[in-house]
Amino acid sequence: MKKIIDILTDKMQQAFADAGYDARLGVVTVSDRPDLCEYQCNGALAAAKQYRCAPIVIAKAVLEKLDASDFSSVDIVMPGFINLNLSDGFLTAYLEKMRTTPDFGVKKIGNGKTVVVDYGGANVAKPLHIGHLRAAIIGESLKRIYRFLGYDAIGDVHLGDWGLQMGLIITALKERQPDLCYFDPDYAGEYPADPPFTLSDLEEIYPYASGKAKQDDDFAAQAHIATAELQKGRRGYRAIWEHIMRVSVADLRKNYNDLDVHFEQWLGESDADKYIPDMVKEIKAKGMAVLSDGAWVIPVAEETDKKEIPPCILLKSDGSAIYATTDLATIVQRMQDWNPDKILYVTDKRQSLHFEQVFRAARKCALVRPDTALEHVGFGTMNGEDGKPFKTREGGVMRLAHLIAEIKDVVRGKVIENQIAADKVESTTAQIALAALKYGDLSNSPAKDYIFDIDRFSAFEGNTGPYILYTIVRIKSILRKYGAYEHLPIQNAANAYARDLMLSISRFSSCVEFALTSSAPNLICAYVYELAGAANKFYHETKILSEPDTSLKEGYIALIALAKRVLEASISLLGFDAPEEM
RNA sequence: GCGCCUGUAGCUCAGCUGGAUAGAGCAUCUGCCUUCUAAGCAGAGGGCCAGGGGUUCGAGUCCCUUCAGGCGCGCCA
Repeated sequence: MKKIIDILTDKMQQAFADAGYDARLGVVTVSDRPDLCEYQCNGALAAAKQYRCAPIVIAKAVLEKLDASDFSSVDIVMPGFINLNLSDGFLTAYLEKMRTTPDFGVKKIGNGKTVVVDYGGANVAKPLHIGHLRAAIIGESLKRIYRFLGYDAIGDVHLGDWGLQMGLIITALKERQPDLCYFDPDYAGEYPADPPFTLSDLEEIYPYASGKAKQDDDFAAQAHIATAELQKGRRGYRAIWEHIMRVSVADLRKNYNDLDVHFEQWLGESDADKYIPDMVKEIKAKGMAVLSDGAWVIPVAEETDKKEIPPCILLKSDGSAIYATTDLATIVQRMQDWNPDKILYVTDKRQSLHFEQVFRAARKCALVRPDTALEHVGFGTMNGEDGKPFKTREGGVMRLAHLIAEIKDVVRGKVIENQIAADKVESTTAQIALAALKYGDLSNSPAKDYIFDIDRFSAFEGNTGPYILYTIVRIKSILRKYGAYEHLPIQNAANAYARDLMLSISRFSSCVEFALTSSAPNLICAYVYELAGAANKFYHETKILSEPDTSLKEGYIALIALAKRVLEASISLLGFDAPEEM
């Protein structure tokens, strides 16, 4: 199903061509003056210079050729704007087709292509904290958008389970419990099935080890050695590593689940390990790597660079892997297993240079097909009210679980106040809190740092997730009272509010497509807010259930039912959903 | 030092390939619940789009420059 904007652009471009002008000038856009018209074309203005002719003359010539059958009015306004309003018949038929076509007839531009979305990045042995929040929320949304538009989207959590952090934990553990059999190089027996630590032990050990390594060079050196030995397959370390994974991953799964974030693949840096030797051999054989200060590196600088791009380190001087190595090997694994057309990395934007290096190296060494797209969606930092990186009131790192609990506490009071059935209070509270959190994050441009103000996220007036949910809940309430409505067709707009709502609904597909090509879920937030606003205005100005004219009433119901479905589809792309009551 | 990002209302942010009067929310002030959920709706005030040049019929948007802030620059991730 074509987008309205494309239908109009096609007509207008035909008219430009028929009038003897460049067809590309006939681009139609949503009007930025809704008081004047619904859609506009500024092509005549752009054409003026090219054809040395007053824009108004061009506009008039184009208008003569325009197939105006789907418009209620086409006006030319000085100096040469072409203002368009849709006919009732066209708009109504378009919405009726949306209503009766699966997924509202959006064009499946993915066409079965495969995209890998890498958006977890959680480190094992560390609790999820708010630093992981943006990757999870933005990545999940992007994945859903890709999938909705016809891509085979594979989400991979890509756990941080293989780097120096593991060596740090092993070293700290050895310091505390040196007698454990895991540290005895001569030990040949079975290792115990139960881990020598609990989850909370782990969560305490990592910050300790990380801090100690910064002050204690000897400790840091031991950690590096332990990392290298783990990667070489030392039995005891491998056994500890497996304990860490089991304890930690179970907890991570639960946390992501609470966020309604779901990965198709639970792979990590460690899974790329087995691809490293062959990959390194191949890259060396191709002559793409050179020795530099004892390390093997892949030069990736290009002539056109404005600054010097340092080479991509393939192997450290001690022979062990570094994050670029595992990232490259992960590309090998993904190409081998899924042959994706695109790989999307959702990480902190501070890693952009790293990904630039890795992408260049991957291309240079032909680890990907020439037409495989590699994209880094870098997001900004979440700062506290003071504009500095977010901390708890005590100054520590805020755990995700605590954050969610705080928001829930505020929501719960409001839910109880609205006399929601007792057995629904917790689930409703969770849904609303998640909507508040995700919408609050996603409504910002991904690349920008933003202020994370817990009080603002817990208040629900205005442009917030709960506002969107509230809109849906009110519509649901009416539909429940009305009864069966699924068969009712869309009717011509009965008033200006209905028309605005119809126009908003009709823009759904172009908005989703735009969000995908821009890798920007905030565009969906902007759309859903506009749509919810139109729905609330219509709701406020129109008495729906008490409307005496049956036919009119059926039209109202059909319209709000479609609005509800589009709202639900939109928030599903953002990664949350609406309760029945709130 | 070099490079990247950011600078829009008191605060937090939009602004889609340059277009007609720069938009929301919060906060402040004013109306609207005997009627479908007031977590809502309607309205008011609030702006030299960081400063300065340029390109263009036309610039928040493109180019240059200055200032301010953030971040990054080979063996951490």
